Amino acid sequence: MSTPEVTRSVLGMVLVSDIGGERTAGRIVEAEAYLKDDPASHSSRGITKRNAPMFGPPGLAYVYFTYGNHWCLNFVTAPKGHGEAVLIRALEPLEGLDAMARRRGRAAPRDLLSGPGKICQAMGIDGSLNGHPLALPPLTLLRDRWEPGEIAARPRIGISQSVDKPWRLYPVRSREWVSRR
DNA sequence: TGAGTGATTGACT
DNA sequence: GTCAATCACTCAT
Repeated sequence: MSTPEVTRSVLGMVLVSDIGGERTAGRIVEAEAYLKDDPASHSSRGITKRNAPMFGPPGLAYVYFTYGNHWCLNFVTAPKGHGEAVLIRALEPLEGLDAMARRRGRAAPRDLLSGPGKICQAMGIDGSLNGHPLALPPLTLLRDRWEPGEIAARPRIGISQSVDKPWRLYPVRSREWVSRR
């Protein structure tokens, strides 16, 4: 499965975090693909200490620190050595709303998980989970019967290279939970 | 060794 | 709409 296909397939999956004794969960409703030979991808200029998990194997979390303030969560998608991943941009909150609101310092459900930095803050995700296998606690991925329906493909957000590629995907029915509405 | 940029967010005008 | 927060990395001295 190609990375854009994986991006589509993670929409609707449930991300569960059990960090600091607090269980939080949300449904993935927005994701972006980052490929090898993609100038917008951290992997395009080779392996570094920060991006090493991005080069596989698939199923790992790639968690990086950006703008001096924020953590961002990715899922590694491609075989070892390729350097491809899916950036998780927004979730619909399902469980642990109170814990997420406390970590975020604001209560509005639509402001808990509607952005990559917000997800990590609300769910307690930081660099200690870089390279973590998503099959294991405290950060796991579940599939349930939810159907995404029609999926919108748009240019990715916050980049200056390859801005024409429509690799930001979200279910049309989940638009209220998506970042930068 | 140092300036510039960045897969962001929130406060402010 | 503007801008600061302030870290990892790239690229140019």
